[in-house]
Formats: sequence, structure tokens, C-alpha cells
Amino acid sequence: MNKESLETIEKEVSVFVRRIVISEKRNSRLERSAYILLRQLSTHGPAGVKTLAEQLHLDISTISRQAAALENKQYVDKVPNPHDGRAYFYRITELGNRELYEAKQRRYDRLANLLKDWSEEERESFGRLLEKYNRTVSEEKL
Amino acid sequence: MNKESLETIEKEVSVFVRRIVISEKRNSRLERSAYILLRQLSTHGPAGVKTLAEQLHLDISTISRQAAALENKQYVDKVPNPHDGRAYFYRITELGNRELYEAKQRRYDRLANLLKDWSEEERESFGRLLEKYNRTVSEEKL
DNA sequence: ATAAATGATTGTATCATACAACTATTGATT
DNA sequence: AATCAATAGTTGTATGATACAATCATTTAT
Repeated sequence: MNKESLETIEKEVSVFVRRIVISEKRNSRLERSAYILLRQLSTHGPAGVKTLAEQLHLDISTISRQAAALENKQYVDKVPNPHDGRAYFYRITELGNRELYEAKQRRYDRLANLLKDWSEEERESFGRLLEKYNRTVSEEKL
Repeated sequence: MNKESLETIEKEVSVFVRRIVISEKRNSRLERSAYILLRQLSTHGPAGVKTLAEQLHLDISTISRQAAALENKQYVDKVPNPHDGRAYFYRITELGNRELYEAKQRRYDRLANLLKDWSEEERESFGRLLEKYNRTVSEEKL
């Protein structure tokens, strides 16, 4: 395996992640953690704290707090689980969906602007390779 | 511009960043912020708080604290600026360089493992597209 | 010489996260 | 049915990351 590619990737990934995180912070009304959680609920449907913690590789206390914050903002509803008196599902609300949608649009706009000089082939490759990386990580033992 | 690519990229970037951040947290003896700062000093040479803050798009108080923490660990030296009684340069130490090197190796190893089933072309493409993205962001007004 | 600007540090506050402790409910065992 | 063990979630506590504001000493401008 060509060590040079690895070094390039590592180096560029470091910069890339940094840039994304900074960009999200600056351009979002929705906090990073909120976006991630709302997105998860929107994509995968209602879920409890434990499940969400597993899906997002976070501690349940973290999810509990994040979900409570979102509930306060009425971005999610906390619905009792009819089969288990201890448990709840968090479900994204209409308002939550709206916030998520707007956050996404802002992200698309920014991406569109940044990638406007890329060829369609490059954009597609980028998406595909990112997807491939993410799939690889998903399949590994975390 | 094809909206679908944008959506794919946005989605995959979200997952990607999350995965990288989690992975770094789990596999590093060096904290994320420490790695970034050490890397910057290693690559660009000694610099003061203000310069580092600009380079890393962070507040000077943040850099001041991070640098002080690294100084405590003896990963960096704090050298008075001979031309300005207010200012200092932070310079990476031999120990700092060693820690950075080891952190990098760990990252290379992890990457090598994750990308072992990729073609060399894919790896190269990935690095190139990431680099291209980073360059685009660098050239934009942040 | 005085005032303004600047480099860095520190105070304070917010956000993100994890480990530990606790409570109420459920599941397993007797 | 009763008791014990496991579990879902919340809360306490602590650490790390970050930014805005305040402060101090030094440099620069007037």
C-alpha cells in the first residue's frame, strides 16, 4: 500500500474535519449535536435513549440531555413506550422537521457554492468515496 | 448542478465527520485539540497566540489555554519574542514531536486498515478530492 | 509625554461528553 | 406470589473545548 496516499489522506482529513466543524458552528442556528440527533430521528424514526446512544456512539446520559434540550424547544416529542413503563420514544415534531430542513438547505447552499467549480464527475466521486468510507467504518467493529 | 450529489455529499459528510471525531477520541492518547495544535506548530514552525488563533480559526483565549496545557506537558516551549516584550512564540519540543509522530502513526495504521480493500486509484482520488475541497475553503473568505 | 492599540492571560459562561449513582419498572428465578 | 437481578432513563459530577469580556503590560501613534 502506498504510504503517500495515506499521509495525504490523513493530513487532508484533519484539515477537512476541522473546516467542517468550524463551518457548521458558524453557519448554523441549530447546534451540531442537535442537528445530528434530529437527523437521526428524521431518518430512522422514533427511538429511545438507549437506541439513540448506540446509533450515535454516545453515552446515554449525553443523549438523555440532548433529547431533553430538544424537547424543551419542542423539536421532539417524548412519547411513553406502551410496552415498557420505563421507556420513551423520542419523535421529531413538525417544528423539528422544519428546523432540520432549513439547516439542511443552508448546508446544501454552502456546498453548492464551494463545489461550483468542480466537475459533476468530481462531485459524484467525492460523494461515492465518502459513502464508501462510511460503509467501511460501519462494517468494522467500533 | 445536480442536487442529488449535494445531498449525498452533505449526508455522507455528516456521518464522516462524526466517525472521524469519535475515532480520534477513542484511539488517541493525544487530545484532539492538542493534536491539531502540535501539528500546526510542526508544519508551520513556531508562532504566537494570535497567529495560531488565526491559522486555526479559534479564539486567542482558546489557543492561550491549549498552548499552556501543552507547555505543562513539555510538548512545547514558550519562547519570548525578542522583538516584542508582550509576545511569545510557542515552539514544539522534541517530546512534542515524538507524541505527534506516534499519534500520526496510529492514524496511518487505522487508515491503512480501513482502506485496505480500496484500489490505489480510489485512495488517491479520495486524497485529491479532500485536498481540493480544503483548498477551495482556504481560498474563500472565512 | 500621553493616548491608543496590541499581545497575551484570566474570568465567566455555554456546550459536549462520559462515568457514577440513583430510581422506578421489567424480567428472571425461586 | 415474592424476591432478586437487570434494565431504561435521569441526575450528579467532572473534564474538555470554545468564545466573549475584562485586565495588564508593552508597543505604537499622536
